[in-house]
Amino acid sequence: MTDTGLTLRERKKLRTRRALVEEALRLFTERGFGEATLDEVVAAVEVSQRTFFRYFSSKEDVALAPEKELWAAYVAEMERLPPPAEGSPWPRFEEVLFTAVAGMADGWERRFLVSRALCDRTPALVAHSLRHCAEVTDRVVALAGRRSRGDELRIRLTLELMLAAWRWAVHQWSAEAAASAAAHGGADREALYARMREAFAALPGVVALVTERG
Amino acid sequence: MTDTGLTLRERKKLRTRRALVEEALRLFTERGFGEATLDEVVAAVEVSQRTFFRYFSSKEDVALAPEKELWAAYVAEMERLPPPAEGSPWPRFEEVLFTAVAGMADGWERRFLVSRALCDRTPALVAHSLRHCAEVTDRVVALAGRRSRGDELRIRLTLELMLAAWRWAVHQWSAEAAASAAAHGGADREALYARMREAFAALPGVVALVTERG
DNA sequence: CGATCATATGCCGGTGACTGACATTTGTCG
DNA sequence: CGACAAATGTCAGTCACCGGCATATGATCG
Repeated sequence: MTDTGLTLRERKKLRTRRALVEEALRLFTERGFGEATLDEVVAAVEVSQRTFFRYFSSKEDVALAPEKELWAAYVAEMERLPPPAEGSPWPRFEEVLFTAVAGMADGWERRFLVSRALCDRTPALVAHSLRHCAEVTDRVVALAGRRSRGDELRIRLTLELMLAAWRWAVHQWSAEAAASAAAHGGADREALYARMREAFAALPGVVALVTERG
Repeated sequence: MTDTGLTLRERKKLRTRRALVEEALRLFTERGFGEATLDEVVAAVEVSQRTFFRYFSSKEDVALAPEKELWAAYVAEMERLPPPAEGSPWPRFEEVLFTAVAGMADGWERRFLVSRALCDRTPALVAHSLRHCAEVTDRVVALAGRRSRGDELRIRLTLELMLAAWRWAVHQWSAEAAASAAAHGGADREALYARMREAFAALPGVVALVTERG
């Protein structure tokens, strides 16, 4: 699981990148995203500002690193998915999401949770988070549309519906973790799964509200 | 329809605000959102930068003014909606959106279209647009949740589904307008309605993809 | 009509995110 | 070890944005 088979250079880069994320999350959480300055972050990691911007495209970018990691895994999973049987409904977006979460490295849930907490009190982060999610959506729709031609709209709507459920699940999970933070560590991947199942279970119920039109 | 009944001060303020939006949209479109500078905008309107920031909270804010206008109308419409009959499904989010669009001032569709075109080639604007949409979602869910207690998740999912359809409709409309821009003016509210109907008609079809689970 | 007051605006200086150009260090590999 | 490439640092500059304070300009009332 560790960085075996990597050249020294690559190991160093990985270390720097991780240190930047770690320190950024710590400082942003301690002093607030808007208050903490980038200079403080790079000073803590002993790296120049210029270097920071070679790793991350913006201050927001580093704060959302855990989230981007997840979506990268999600898209990767999507891309190497075998074509589904003809006529069967297109990929279960939700299942792929479970897979992606399950595949994340150890300790990811902690960083992700911190990032989410930050997001909840920082409008600028919400904006960037949603945009990235939208970009992922576009890519996945393009992928899916390649198979089921002419169905892009339905596919997009289905995916966005699932993503809305995902966001709700994460939000609940985050709130729950914050509440029980005093008790134990708080970040629990199983708890996230539970929330996801709960949210996805509500999807068919949406049908009722959509179709019941008097 | 004009600004009758307004004090001179208020009329002046309205003029300045409109001029700022108009000039901003023009300059951003001409030279690009990232390239055009705020100084150019305020110079064109002959206003100080400080004044600009008393009207708009950011560079992005002014570029998305038409969209914010619409969502403000949407929320306002929602707030003064009579409580629906007991047991009936909660508000038709889509119908309220039609109403809101219909209620916009003359020439709004032109500004909105320009703003959308800008959005399509400016990631920073996408981010802000999505965030604002999310904030509106939160407010509406809070409103709706007040009546149908315990159903917040289903309401939220339904609303977000509708919003996804709305975004698709707008995107199609924008593309269509861009294509036919050479021919005539391009901005046509009826065409937008058509796209909205088309998108909303696809909503029940999403059900199929969600419930068909093998 | 003019005095007075509230509000809108302008000016100034500062901060902090981000960038391009160029010099310097540091792994890599023959 | 020596040459090459990749990573990092330095520096100066741009631009969005904000607080504080002075100024101007409608509103209001005697």
